[in-house]
Amino acid sequence: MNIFNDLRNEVLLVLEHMGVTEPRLKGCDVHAVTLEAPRDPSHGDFATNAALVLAKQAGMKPREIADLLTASLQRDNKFEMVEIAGPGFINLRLTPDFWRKKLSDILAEGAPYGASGAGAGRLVNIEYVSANPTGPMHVGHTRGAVFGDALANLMETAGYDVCREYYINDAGGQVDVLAHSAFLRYREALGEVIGEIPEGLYPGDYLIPVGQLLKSMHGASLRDMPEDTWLPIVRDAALRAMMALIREDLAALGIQHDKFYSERELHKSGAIEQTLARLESQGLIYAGVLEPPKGKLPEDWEPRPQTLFRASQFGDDVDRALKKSDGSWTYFAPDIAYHYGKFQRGFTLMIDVFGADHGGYVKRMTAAIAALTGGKGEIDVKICQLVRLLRDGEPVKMSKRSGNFVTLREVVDEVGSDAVRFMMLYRKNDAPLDFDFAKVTEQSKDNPVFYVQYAHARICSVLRNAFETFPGLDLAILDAGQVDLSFLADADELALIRLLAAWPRMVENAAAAHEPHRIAFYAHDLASAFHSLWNRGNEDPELRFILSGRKDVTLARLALIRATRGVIASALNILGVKPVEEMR
RNA sequence: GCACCCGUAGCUCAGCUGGAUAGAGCGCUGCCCUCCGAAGGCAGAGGCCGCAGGUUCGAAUCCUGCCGGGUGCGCCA
Repeated sequence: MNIFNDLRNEVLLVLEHMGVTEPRLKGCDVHAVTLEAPRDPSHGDFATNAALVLAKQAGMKPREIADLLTASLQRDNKFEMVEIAGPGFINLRLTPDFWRKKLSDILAEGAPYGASGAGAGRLVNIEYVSANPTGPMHVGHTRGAVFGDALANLMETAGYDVCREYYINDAGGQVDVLAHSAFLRYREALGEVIGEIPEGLYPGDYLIPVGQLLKSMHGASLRDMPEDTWLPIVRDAALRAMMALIREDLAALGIQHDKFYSERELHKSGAIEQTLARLESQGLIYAGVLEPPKGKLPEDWEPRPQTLFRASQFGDDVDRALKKSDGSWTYFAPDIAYHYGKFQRGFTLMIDVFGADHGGYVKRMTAAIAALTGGKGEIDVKICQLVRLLRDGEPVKMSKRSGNFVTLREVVDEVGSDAVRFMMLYRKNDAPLDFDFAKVTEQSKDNPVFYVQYAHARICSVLRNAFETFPGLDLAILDAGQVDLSFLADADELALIRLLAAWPRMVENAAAAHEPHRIAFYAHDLASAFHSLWNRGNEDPELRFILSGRKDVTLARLALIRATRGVIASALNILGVKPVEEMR
């Protein structure tokens, strides 16, 4: 129930009827006809550009169409006002009764209100986090993790069939480094003095338990094996331990993936060869030599023949290497196979959530998907820009050396999952973000997390108080439509209903745009509208939600704020933030 | 040198995929609690939407070219 769609359809229907008597309007393309809420409320609740858009193709003046359309719409008694404005907009205002009915519908629908079938069950694969399994997650991973998770929630709410996926990079060189690092810890566990961890290995303490585990499982037996025997054993043990660590970190943020996809398994499956054979058959693979990169030339650069993919035929800047000069795969080749595999699993829409350093990846993967699926597969790579950590306004220094980075866990433990999640989502993904430890825990309106939570808690507080004023009050009658809503007559009360009525469209649009931050801003707007209404009760006691002498009026107002609470809760749930009933 | 992202109030940022007179928070000025949570609210001041062209009924939004900032740029993932 998206009110914008509903009303737009009504306008289109009226236009169709008009076509019967006005041949010039018959068969016009109406896709550009929109129905939106004007910025200025004095222009009404909605405005349509129909007359402006159709004027040219119908060969009529906008005004002419607007007159006809207005005359027809005026016959519908749910419109309180239909008028032509500006260059040919038609402004519509619905009656207060219509809005009260809307509120009643919202309450009747309950918690699912805002959920939508717009996604039509389309299979969507959202790949996010995919941090290298070489250690605990650091703060740099946090934004992408939260973004991907909220986007998944959002798209599920909008009716998509979402798979939350994690690609485990367990086949690259870094997992061998991990294995060697763990092996060192194993020798340490056996009693050797290992001293300083050599440069190039992972120095973090988190590998110490892995060394101990290896000792308890294998005793000293690994030590005397040749490397190519112990390495797979140590590697697999370390990988399992690292993935367990990562899952714990994600759990602290309330994140759980549906599928963990192993790159190593992909290699074993033969999918890479199959996928590349497919490209080969399309004539998109050749042996060639790439131009040296412009700008800073790598020290050891020399031209070498490689197996290349004709990415430039599909919008990329240059062709991309699939094999290294030694004949092994580049990271790109298995990635292509992995994504093509997603398509074969039925995901016609694939969303990858990556960090800022993967910007160069977008074009080549888009090109590969276009080539392999003939345009049937759609990929959207969401790049999350950097997060700058601030403490008391000063940037937090992070050194890459000696594992001295801020971990995801440290941040979550300090400020809580809710604050982390909300702040990470209160910004477009493609804009850099400042994260100030002091601000996100502050209890004031400067802190949007608090502000929205506070609105929810305040409403809960009013509902609790209502029970004291009217003992035995049964809130179920609010949802059952047994309350006379005609007591809601104040302009701000009706404005709040309109904002609530916009929620389903908000969900649909944000989902279609893959932009969860819109939900965070909407929640903030809604909280603001509520706080404002609350405070009017300070100036005029007649506008308070609870009027001890007027149970009928009170019930109507409780209905309004109860619906508001429900929508705030829904928005917070999409963001993965817990709506709290009390602030302490 | 090339690609991608960003440029909107003094600061931090929204702007519903092209709509009407440009929006919020912070900061500044002045107000509102014997009263449901003032942990909040109201009002005011503050803008060539980086610059210049173009597309059209209409541009902060789309296109082109500049300027400024960020990120990345052979076989690392």
